[in-house]
Amino acid sequence: MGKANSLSDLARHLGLSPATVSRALAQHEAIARSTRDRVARAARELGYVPNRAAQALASGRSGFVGFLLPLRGRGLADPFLGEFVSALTEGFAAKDVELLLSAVPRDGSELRHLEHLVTSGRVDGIVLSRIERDDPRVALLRARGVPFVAHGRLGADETGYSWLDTDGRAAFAEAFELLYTLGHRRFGVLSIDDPLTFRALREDGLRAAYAAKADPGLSLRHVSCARYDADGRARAIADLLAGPERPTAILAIADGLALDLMAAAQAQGLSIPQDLSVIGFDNIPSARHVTPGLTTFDACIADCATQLAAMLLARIAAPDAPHVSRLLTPQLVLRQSHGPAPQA
Amino acid sequence: MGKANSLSDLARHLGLSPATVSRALAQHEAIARSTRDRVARAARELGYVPNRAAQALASGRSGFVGFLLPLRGRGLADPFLGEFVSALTEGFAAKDVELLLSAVPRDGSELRHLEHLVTSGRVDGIVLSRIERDDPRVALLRARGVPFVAHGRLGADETGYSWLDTDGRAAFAEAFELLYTLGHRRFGVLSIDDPLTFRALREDGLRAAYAAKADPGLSLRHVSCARYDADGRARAIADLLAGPERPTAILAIADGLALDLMAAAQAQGLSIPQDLSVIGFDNIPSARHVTPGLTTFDACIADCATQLAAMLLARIAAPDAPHVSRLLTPQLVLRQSHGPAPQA
DNA sequence: AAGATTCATGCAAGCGCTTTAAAATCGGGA
DNA sequence: TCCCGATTTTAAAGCGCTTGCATGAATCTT
Repeated sequence: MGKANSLSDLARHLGLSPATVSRALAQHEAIARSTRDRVARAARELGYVPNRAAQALASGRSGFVGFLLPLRGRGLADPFLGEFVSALTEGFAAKDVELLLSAVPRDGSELRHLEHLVTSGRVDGIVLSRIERDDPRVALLRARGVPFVAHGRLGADETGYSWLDTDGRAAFAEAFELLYTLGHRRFGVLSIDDPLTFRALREDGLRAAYAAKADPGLSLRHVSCARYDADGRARAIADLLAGPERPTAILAIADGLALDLMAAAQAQGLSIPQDLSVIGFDNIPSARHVTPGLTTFDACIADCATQLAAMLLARIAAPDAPHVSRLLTPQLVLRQSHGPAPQA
Repeated sequence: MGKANSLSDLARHLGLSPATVSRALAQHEAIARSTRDRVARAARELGYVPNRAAQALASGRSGFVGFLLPLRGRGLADPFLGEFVSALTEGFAAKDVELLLSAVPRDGSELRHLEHLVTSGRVDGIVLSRIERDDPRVALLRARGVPFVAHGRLGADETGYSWLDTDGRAAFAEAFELLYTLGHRRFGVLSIDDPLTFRALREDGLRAAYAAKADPGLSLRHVSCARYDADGRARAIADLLAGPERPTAILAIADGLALDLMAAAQAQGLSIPQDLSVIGFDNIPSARHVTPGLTTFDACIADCATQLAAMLLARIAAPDAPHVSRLLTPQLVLRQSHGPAPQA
């Protein structure tokens, strides 16, 4: 059993032309089924594996899909990155497409890097995450006609591109309702300064539910901090917990903040949930391990990634098909960090 | 300002031949510096970006490096995967190399997949992680002459390939010493069944330190469980904690196990560290968040990944250079899960 | 001033595949 | 028997780049 290192080796071995072999391997209808089988068997026996670069050059499709790594705020890595890229990769694997991870160079612009990535032909499509308000990356890819899917949405504009998001608005409204029902009236939000849309949507959900009560006894204290600034975060948390009029129920925009908040509250002698209820968002592993367990929404990252992969594959296959968008409802995971409002 | 979509466009624009332009862009010494600059400027102005597939086909180098995603034990994702691939990607980015994530198809063999990956020319090198005893992937890549680096080592064979590992042997010896000094005499190890070498090395370290004491008052209870079997794990932990002669100090092969162990111990009324000391390995984020905080070794995954990236780039650049190996000493992170042995 | 050396650039042949358009083959009705 | 349409296969032209070798210009020897 020899080795076939190229299509023409294989073709010669079979007494066929390279053209036929190429089509046979690609399961073209035009090639007789019997020939297709014969070619497939020979390829297997001779250990023939097509050269991806040659395929890409000739066909114009690279067989890769790109994902831009979020620029790391040095140290604070996204706790879900592993799960996300894992699920993405698996989602693409079925169609023999691979995920290309690309990091924006230290000093470079993310937008330029993205443009470079697509014009170099390295990828057939892009997965975009951490979408900001009016994200320029979306605009770029749209203008260039590059297939892409967004994990999150633009805020203002929800059509003309394919996106998938978890419904943070509904989630925060739900959390508010739960706490309101438990008797809480003094609320707090712990948020971040980023222009990321998920932040605004979650805050919106809370505010809308809050406003809908039209309850004069309600109050809402809102603080936010820069995402990667430990000091700023500590200050924000201190502000949130300061004074006798401090909130009895706090929603944190993300679990990381919620955990820091819990630690700070406990350090200043508050018990959770007796004195303070806390609800987060994401359900990171630590949420289960802290004491008390953090009540939070499950972001089901792996599901999102799997669906995003399928959506992108569909777009690549049919770039002119209408755009799809999906809104997933995150499930509230009830643990021990929330409870009835303390008696005044 | 027109657009140059191919090398020959650019060459025509400059009044040079494609060959010269190609060499100029690659900073060949043979091309006059002035020409190189002129070409570089024109490329920038015309927005020229080389086609990666064409480069790969012509040069035989793809500009990609592969990483096989660990087969997911459905649900239990590697908590460090995100950090690891992030740091790898960044490490490669400097040399304009990108990381290709590849998942073994559900029903396929990992080895065949790896072979396919390298013979398809998609990657110039491979990063291997979770090395097993006599890992066949190492043998395959060695035989094929594909540049690769291993995160971990084979156990028996530590030469003839490039690896980087954290010294689990030394770490577990150190942990033993610490606990011995604190008065502990009844020890336990909570381990896994995998043939992964890091497991054996850590156990070795403990056993060697244990044996070196030659202390007849010492005892060691060893239990292990399948990696992804929740029931088996619970049973193993129950065994470890059973009876009045149960260990007063337990080393867990990984933090995930340590956390489960702590929860189980606390559930059965033991206090940590008063009744039981626990030390883990990895320093996952949750280790900081549990109560009491878990004393553990920091695996400094990001550092490992950065160094692995550099090592692999070096191997690709000089495939015949001698192999390098690095043994990093993990730092013990002292938290509250260990303490003096309880008075008998 | 002619040959020997550098230095800078160009020619042309591929890399291994896909794909358009055209050719060969075949069965069967007239 | 011959021709037609349907079916199956092939020839050949790239895809956009790299690179070994050759060439021409410029500099240096003696």
